[in-house]
Amino acid sequence: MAVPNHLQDSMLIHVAGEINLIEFPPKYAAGPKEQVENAPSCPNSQTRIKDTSWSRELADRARADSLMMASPRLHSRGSHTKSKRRRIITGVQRQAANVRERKRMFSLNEAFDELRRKVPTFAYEKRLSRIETLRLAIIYISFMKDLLENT
DNA sequence: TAGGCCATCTGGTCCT
DNA sequence: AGGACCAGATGGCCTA
Repeated sequence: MAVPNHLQDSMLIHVAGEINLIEFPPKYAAGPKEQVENAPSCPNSQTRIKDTSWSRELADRARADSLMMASPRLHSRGSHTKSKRRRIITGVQRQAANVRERKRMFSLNEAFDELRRKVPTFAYEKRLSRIETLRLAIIYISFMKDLLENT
């Protein structure tokens, strides 16, 4: 559904005002170009990996082992459920699960990126966080709904 | 330096 | 049985 430009502008101000994103910190006065360049370019996890996950895994597993007994969640969750079956998982299976989880999170982030593109923002606004994106989308949808009903 | 955001790992649970 | 999903924990990066 195409929205006329003049409507987009007023809508943007309306929506931004509602979500309180229209407060411009002084740093944003620098100009769109600089802000775009300074903005995190890609939320994609793969670009942020510094150390290999496999090297971290060993350290993390050791840490997890030591923390296992201290974690309240690991005790509370599942302790009252019917299933007591504990899955024995090999190192290879754990790695495969990690890879699947990374892929899952990657596709989740792709969806967030797509949603970011659909939601109106000022060009020089810093990149929306995931929670901001969701909240803005909610407001945007209800705004469009109102618009539709009142025209 | 604290707080926000995010990526990643991990184990539990749900679902096929 | 195994993949998907979820949520807690952790650590890194960035900004005010």
